[in-house]
Amino acid sequence: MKYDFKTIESKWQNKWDEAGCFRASDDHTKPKFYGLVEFPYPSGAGMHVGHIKAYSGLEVVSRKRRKQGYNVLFPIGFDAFGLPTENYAIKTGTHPRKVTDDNIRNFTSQLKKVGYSFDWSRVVDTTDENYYKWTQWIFLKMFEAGLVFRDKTLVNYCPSCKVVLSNEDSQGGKCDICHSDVVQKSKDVWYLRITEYADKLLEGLNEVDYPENIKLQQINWIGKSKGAFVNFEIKGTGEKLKIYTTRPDTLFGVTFMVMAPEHPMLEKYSSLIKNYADVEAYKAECAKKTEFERTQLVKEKTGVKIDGISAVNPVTGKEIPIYISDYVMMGYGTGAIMAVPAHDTRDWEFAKKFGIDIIEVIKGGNIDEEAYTGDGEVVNSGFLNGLTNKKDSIEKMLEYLEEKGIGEAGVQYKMKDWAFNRQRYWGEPIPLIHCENCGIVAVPYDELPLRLPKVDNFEPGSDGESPLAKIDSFVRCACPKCGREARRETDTMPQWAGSSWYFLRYIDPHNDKEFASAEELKYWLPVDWYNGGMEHVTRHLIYSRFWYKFLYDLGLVPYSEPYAKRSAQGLILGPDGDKMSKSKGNVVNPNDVVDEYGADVLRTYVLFMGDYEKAAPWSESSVKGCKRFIDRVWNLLEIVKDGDGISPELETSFHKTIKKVSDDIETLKYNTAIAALMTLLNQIYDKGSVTKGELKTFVTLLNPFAPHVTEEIWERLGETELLATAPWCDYDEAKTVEATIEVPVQICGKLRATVSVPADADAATVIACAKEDPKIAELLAGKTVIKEIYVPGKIVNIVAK
RNA sequence: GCGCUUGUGGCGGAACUGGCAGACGCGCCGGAUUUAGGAUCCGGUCCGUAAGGGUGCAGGUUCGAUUCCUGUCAAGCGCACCA
Repeated sequence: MKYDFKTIESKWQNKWDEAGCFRASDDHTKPKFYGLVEFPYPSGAGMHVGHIKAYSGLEVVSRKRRKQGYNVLFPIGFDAFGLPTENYAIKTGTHPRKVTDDNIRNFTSQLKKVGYSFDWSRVVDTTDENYYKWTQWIFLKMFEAGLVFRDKTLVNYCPSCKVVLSNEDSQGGKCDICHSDVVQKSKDVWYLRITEYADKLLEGLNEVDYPENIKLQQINWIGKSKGAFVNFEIKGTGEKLKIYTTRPDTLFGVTFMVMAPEHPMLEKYSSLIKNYADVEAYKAECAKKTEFERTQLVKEKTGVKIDGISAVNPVTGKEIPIYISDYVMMGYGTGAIMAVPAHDTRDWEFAKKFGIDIIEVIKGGNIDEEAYTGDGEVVNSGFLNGLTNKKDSIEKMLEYLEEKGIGEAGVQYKMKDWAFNRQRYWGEPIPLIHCENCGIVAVPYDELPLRLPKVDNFEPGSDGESPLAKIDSFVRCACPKCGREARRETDTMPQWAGSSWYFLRYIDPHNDKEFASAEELKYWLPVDWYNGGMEHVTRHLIYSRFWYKFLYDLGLVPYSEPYAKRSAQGLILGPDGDKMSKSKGNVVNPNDVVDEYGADVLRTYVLFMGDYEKAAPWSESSVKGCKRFIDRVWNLLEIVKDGDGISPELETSFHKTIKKVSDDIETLKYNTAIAALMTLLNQIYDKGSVTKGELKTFVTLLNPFAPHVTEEIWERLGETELLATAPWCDYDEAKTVEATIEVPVQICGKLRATVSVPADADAATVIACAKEDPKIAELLAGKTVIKEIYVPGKIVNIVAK
């Protein structure tokens, strides 16, 4: 009887739905498990096989946990604000609300067809006003706490999407949404002061179970460095130019200084600068360059020497020139540096080009050839001379600087504050009001949600203004403080806002008094296991930790870190080994796979295809292999016999497999768990029959991977309760080892024979047994045995000459 | 340039704290069944006729190395003039 997956899969999906067996329970006496997957952006293209891999991993864990008696929260939702929807809406003239609703409906039906055990009663949609009400609420809390500020600065701006982008969204000088070149633009921008949490975000990493590479990526992204701030006197003005350096030990080697072209001191002393026209021209040139061009010009240093003002090296007292150059960024440190050409590659290149002195202060390299950045003995440095340890000389210099009042120790971060606004329609309105009288005023909490007005025209303005600015009824309002006429902020929040706290809403999704109740939060938090993509490590994962830590500081959430454990799945590549993309035409649609082979096959395949954390190409014929496996499991019904127990010849195999599958699911080794089940299946077929007891154990183990076929077999074996909620299998450690084992025998490290011995035999017995083997005896004849090694249960090695 | 990761059959990948390299699956070869194809089932499949040789390459430690150490090459990902 052929396995009719279409009928059977939808049958069980309906039964699970009716039974409500995947709803998290309110029973707080049970141990809990909160498994979280990154909720999808409901795009028009529908689901991607990458989603399937991402969700199938924790799906297996969640199904296993339920069987182990945990109260499981395994939720799903939709991160639905964002540009792709809005762009599609503009193109087709459909309202983004409708586009979003259609896409969510489509995603929901696709997810249900795969048979995931999500708790569908807790779905969260970030564009739902009952959700974004709380996004705005948390934002206002941040505003109250002084974490929201407005600044006119150079920002990353995408001329094509007409939006300001955060640093995280413009990596590599490309817009993350449309991939066109990002330009620098001067604009009023709302920022969230994430840098205030830099240290907390760093320290928190010690408390969590994340893979090392994810921790490292976050550490590098935050980019904390220790160094010193040093004040250089500007000759004849009494003004100090403050710089940041990580190498105060090289201060005696400073032969010039460099300011960023945007440095404010230039304007301040414009009257003293004789070549101010040149300076202005250089500034204009830099402003025109895109981020991309700036990185392309790494090889060739450019700059202008400032004629008219100079600085004094505070330790040597020598007068040194000041330059401006775009290799110094206004956004890092103080926007000015002390240049030590002998020991910094960039300074060296600059000095060579402009003919500036290069003074060696650390021995060990050839500074005529290149900058020496290694360690060595300090020379030409007064009181530091002779020191050989970098740490010592830095310490000594810092003491000196502090004593003389020239400088002090300090830290810097690469991470920048989070540019938090978009000039677009499809996002959460920022609940702030501009009042001429009172300044920036928060929308009162009881007026939340501040709803997106319903409009017909949501195209962005050509001048980079939000579409909301055109809607008079939205913009004009009364100031909540003084009552006079005021204007609403018309920018919306960036896409990352809603996803920064969604995992908290799942805990208590229908609460209309709070974002979630303290009691529920205390029970369910932290998220026990969070799986998602590597691409979110420096964005969503940092942003959401930041929001969470802020709420923790307000006492609104119970533990200092949101995610106890994080894992990341590897990409699924196209069959050609390239990254899947529409333009390459190598995209596999999960829907087609479900239609052709069934959901169980799709789920099994994405977990079997390779190491879960590594990228692997899609292979249609391997999918067929999984199809064969599922069919062979189904066909066990044809050789099933009465009997509750496990037959003696398969007892060890079953116990081994239960142990292996149980362990492998916990360590993301889904591929070897499935392989172990395939091996056991082959052994059952070798035996020729299967008892009901054996088959029940087998389908229990396979159930988290292939829930439909196993549920159907379970029912046909006469079970009346759902397999989904039936208990997991136990194993007996003692029964996982064979009574007799095959021990390989080596002579001088080369395998020569294997012998059968009782598993508990001692070394002497096993070695004696090995020597009795005819082949071993023959090879040892006439030789002297030097050493005999027996590793219990593993190997015998005889060293002979 | 810096950081991280990975190099194992024709392919995806296994191999516990150093202990039989290639589990499991795909593909391929042979056979059975079939009018034929497909599907299914059975057997074989690292290379070499063999001795032997094999985990990117060259060394080292060890009775024994895919695993540890040193050097080197290659690929992927991330960051990138971060002072």
